[in-house]
Amino acid sequence: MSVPGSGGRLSARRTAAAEALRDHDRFVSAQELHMHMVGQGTRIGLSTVYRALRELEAVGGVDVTQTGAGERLYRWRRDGEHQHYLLCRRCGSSRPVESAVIEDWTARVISDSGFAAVVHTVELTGACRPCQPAAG
Amino acid sequence: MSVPGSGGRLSARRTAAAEALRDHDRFVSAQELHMHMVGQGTRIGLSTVYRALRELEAVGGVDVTQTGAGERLYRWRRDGEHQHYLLCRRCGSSRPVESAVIEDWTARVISDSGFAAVVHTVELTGACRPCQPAAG
DNA sequence: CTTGTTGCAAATTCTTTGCATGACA
DNA sequence: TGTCATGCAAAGAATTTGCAACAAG
Repeated sequence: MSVPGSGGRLSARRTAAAEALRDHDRFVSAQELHMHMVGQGTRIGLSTVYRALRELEAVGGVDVTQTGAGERLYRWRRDGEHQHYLLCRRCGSSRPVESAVIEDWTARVISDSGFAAVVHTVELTGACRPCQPAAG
Repeated sequence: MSVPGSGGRLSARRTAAAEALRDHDRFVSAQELHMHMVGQGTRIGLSTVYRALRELEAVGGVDVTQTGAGERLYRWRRDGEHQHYLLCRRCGSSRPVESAVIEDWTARVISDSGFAAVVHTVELTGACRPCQPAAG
C-alpha cells in the first residue's frame, strides 16, 4: 500500500516534499531535497523524503533520471505528459526538449520489433551556455 | 592512469574480461560477468572485472546501461559506432535499433539549445516476443 | 630494480526496512 | 481506540579503494 486509497490525499509531509520539489526547476536527488527542506526549517526525515519521492514516482508526478553513480534524480513534472530533458552536468539546470520525434521514433521501433510494454528513457546531458566557458 | 599509455595493450586479465563480455550477446552486470568467468575456470577477481569494464567504458568499447536499481550493465560494442538497444526486461536479450533518427534529433536539439558537449542516453526496455505471454 | 596489474577485504554511498512513537478520525 | 505516517538507526547492495604480492622489462 504505497499509495493511499481512493479518498487518501497526500499526507502533510508528502505534500511538503512535493512542494519542495516543485520549487526546483531542475533534477534534484532525494538527499539534496531533504537537505533543502531541513535547511528551510521543515522538520522531515530522509526516509520520508525517499518514501514521498517513490510514491510520486509511482503516481507519475515526477520525472526520474539516474546519475552515472546510480543516484536517482527527480524533477517535478509540470504538465501531465511524458517529458524529456536536456540537463547541464555542471550547474544541474534542465530544460524540457521537444520530444515528439522521439515518441514517434520509439513507436516505430516498437512496432518493428514486436516488443510489448516498451518503456523508453532518453537522457541528454551537456554544458549549458553559461557553463560552457567553465566546463572542462 | 586508468588507461595504459600509448604502447600499453590490454593486460591478460583485461583481455579475458573483454572476451568474456564479447561472448554475451546481451547486457551483463560486472558481477554476472565475473561469475561467468570464474565458472569457466578463469581465475580473476571481481575488482579486476570492475576495473576492466571501467576502462573498456572509458575507451568506448562497450555500451552501458543502468538497471533501475543502479546496477550497471555492459554490452560489447560490435562496430565502433554509438549504438542504442531495445532490451527485454524479462530475459535480458537485447537487439540494436536503428538510431539515425535519434542522432539526428539530438543534433537538432543540441544546436537549438546552445548546449555543448552533449551526451545522450536512450534506453528502450520491454517484453520481447517470446516473453510476451509470460510478461505481466 | 622499477613499474604496473591483481586480488582480497574494508570502506563508501545511496536507498530501503524494522520498529516504536505520535497524530488524526 | 485504531490506523497510518514518521524518524532514527540498522541493513542491503553495488562499486571503489588500500595494500601487499607478483610478473615483466
